[in-house]
Amino acid sequence: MADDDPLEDYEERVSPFVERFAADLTEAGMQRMASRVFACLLTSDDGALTSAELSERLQASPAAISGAVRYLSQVGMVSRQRDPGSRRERYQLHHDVWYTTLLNRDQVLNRWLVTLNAGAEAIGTDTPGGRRVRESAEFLEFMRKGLEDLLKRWQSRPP
Amino acid sequence: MADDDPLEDYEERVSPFVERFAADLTEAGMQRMASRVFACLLTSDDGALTSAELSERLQASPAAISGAVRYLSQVGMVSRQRDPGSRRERYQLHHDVWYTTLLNRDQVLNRWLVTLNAGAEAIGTDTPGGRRVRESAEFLEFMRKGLEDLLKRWQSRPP
DNA sequence: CGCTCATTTCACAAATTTGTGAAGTTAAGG
DNA sequence: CCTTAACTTCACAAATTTGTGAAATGAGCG
Repeated sequence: MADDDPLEDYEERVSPFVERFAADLTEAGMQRMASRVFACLLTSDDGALTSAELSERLQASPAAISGAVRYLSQVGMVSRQRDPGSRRERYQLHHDVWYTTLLNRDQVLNRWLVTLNAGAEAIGTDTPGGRRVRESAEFLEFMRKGLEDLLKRWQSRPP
Repeated sequence: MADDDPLEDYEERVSPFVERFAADLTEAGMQRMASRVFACLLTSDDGALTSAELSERLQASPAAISGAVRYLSQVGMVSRQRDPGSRRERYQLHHDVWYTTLLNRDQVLNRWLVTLNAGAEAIGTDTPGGRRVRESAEFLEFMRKGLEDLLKRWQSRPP
């Protein structure tokens, strides 16, 4: 039998998932509150909630929500919208959050590649260490390109 | 003109790369000292150094090195070897560090998938939130599989 | 033009992470 | 066995991160 009270329903069925998935994300390096906010948005009807709603569901202060959203906004996972004629803000998951997030991953890889290639140069590829650094760059470039292709393939996948 | 003193050479040419790449890794979520140790090993002749060598190059205490190596060993990036007849231990980068590290990444993705699929079930795919969670899992499964294929392709690449 | 409410910023306390020196452990070498 | 070198563990101090309440900001509404 389904539960009719939305908040109670959240606590019983949704919250366990939110907290567990947030833990997964945190373990992988994301800030704790940002992980919780992201996971919570993921489970919402429109992929969007107000600060007050997040605050209630996550039992966290508005300040904490604000900080988390600022971070998620900076890394392009969430956009802030204003219901016209309201002073409430809605924090909306980017439509293709996962897709765009992995695109960002690609950029991170690119920074690594710059560092590695410059490093190989500085150390000198006439040394074993320099060569290992160069080979690392080659492997990561292979993966970066592959990731890029994968993302393209996802975009043009049959519906 | 090349520098003949190994340590001086390290400080001038190698250390800047080690510190910068370690910073890249740390930013991506790896422990700071573990990042430094990993980057340092990457630049070494054999991909292996003793605790004393790491300690000197990184200007860190043996205790810090020990902790970092324990972590790197746990996540399978470094193996500890014993030169027979010596009481020194060598911390050796796994031959295909990058490859195996990305394989681990695959495992992380798998954990996420378990969480997401269980979550979709619990929330109910008759709700928008549940569906969004399910779709997240589908996307990540696509990427996981693609990553797996990519790694296979790397292994069987022409030399 | 204020008034008011939603959000942000700030200062701070709590919790966590990080690295160190010192003591402890283990194993090679006499 | 006993010494000693090499690493690990432990207890703690420093630094960083995290989240809170309270004050400040600013956008809509009258």
